[in-house]
Amino acid sequence: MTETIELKRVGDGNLRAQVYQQIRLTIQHGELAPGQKLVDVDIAAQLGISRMPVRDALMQLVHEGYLVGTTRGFTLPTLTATDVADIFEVRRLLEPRAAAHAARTLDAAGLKTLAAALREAEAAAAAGDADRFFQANSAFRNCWLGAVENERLSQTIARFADHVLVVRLRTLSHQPTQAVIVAGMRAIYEAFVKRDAVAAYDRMTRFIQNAEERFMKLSPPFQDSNGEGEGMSRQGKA
Amino acid sequence: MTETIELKRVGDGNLRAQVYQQIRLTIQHGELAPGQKLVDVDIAAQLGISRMPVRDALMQLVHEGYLVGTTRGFTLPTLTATDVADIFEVRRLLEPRAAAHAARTLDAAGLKTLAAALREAEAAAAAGDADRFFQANSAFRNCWLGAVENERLSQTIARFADHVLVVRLRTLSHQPTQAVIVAGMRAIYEAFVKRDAVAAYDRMTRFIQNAEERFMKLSPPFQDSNGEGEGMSRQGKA
DNA sequence: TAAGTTTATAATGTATACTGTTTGAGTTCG
DNA sequence: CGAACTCAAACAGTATACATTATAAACTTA
Repeated sequence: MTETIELKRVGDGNLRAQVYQQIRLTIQHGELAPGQKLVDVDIAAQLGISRMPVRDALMQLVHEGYLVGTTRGFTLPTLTATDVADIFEVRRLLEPRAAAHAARTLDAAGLKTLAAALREAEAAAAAGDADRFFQANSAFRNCWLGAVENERLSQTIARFADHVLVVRLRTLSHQPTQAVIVAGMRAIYEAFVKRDAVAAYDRMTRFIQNAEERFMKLSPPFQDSNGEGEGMSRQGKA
Repeated sequence: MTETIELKRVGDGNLRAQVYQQIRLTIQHGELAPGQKLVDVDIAAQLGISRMPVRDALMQLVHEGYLVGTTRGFTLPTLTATDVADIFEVRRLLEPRAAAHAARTLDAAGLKTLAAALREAEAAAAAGDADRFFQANSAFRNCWLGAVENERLSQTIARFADHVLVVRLRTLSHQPTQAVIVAGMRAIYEAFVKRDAVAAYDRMTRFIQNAEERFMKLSPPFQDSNGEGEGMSRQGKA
């Protein structure tokens, strides 16, 4: 058991930051089984370092909502329908405004990156490649979010988006949903190209609404046909 | 030399949580000099525990934006004008909606608490007691925020509000500002009493705008690039 | 005297060891 | 056959010791 997730140190600064980055990327890429537990001593042994930096990184991820810390190892949170609704409410409040910012501040290079991500998403949707679609989606979002000059705004958005992203990989394999999302991305992209902040605001609003609607309709944990018997355990909040 | 801040352990759970709570309260109460540095080993010695729980608490506070961690001790962040503007932008997006929520969900006990905090704020303003005014303000905010059923929303708001609160103690000694704030609190309170979500939304919007305006106008460190230069700042009273 | 360089120190970063608590399996008793 | 108790393993919490690094002070030199 315990197929150890592959982790390698990325050259940034101190060990804690490296480990944090690695684990977060692992989570964002969906390379972590829902019930899998992350144990500091195991990860430390795999990386050839001590427990402490790993423990620090795990606790930071807990504070940011990426993980939950139980008495028996760290693991992914299982979001309830209420959790997802709460997250989407915050996103609805923040992302349209941020998109309006990006419409003003995106430069040519950013627009080019967005165009590439959009094409990639379309190609992935056409090919039915959910994982590739997922990646293109993240690239698109990270790009325009990076152009937002209010760092606290963009970081808050990124965090909340990541939280639902954890569970989202499964819903993104639904092809009609992919079509809806691609259409929304294109609409937003065109608003960016025109530097139309109002259009960006409105289209992002619609985009989030659509995303939430699709999400709630398709998410397996909430109307589960899969006999995993997971239940709706409310885990650590705070 | 550096007068050590008084810290005592509060009986919650593990040591890290206790220390975290204590330091956060110390920050929120403004009992921390702007340049004062928090050193884990000192606090640990004062509490009679080891470095690690203190270090964990300090790092958590850094992750949440309450502190900044340098290589030479943890200290309060010095917010630039841009920082403050960014924080207020996020608050403008979140708090009106949260107030609308609270207008629906506040119960009689909550309204009573709000009324008491409001009276306290008025009394403090009349007496010119900035510290008491500050406390009443926090009590008011914590009360209605506690009624918001979206935990992530309320926690995000609380965090960002705390960030500017750190610097705000100075501006709150300005009596005309106190009058403006009290008027805003009363307007919001009345919307809560009437359970009028729309009015709560609108009045909270105005309240935040006023708060930001006053904040930027009065804060000494920020008079850099933004040449305001209008004659409405009645600074002569005090 | 002022600027640049060195050194000392104070603080965090990291490692290892120990403790306490929870969990789950195995066993015994009803 | 099932429920409760015991015990051992596993993992987070805490403590102490060592390493590293950046800052500030001291010192040298032009």
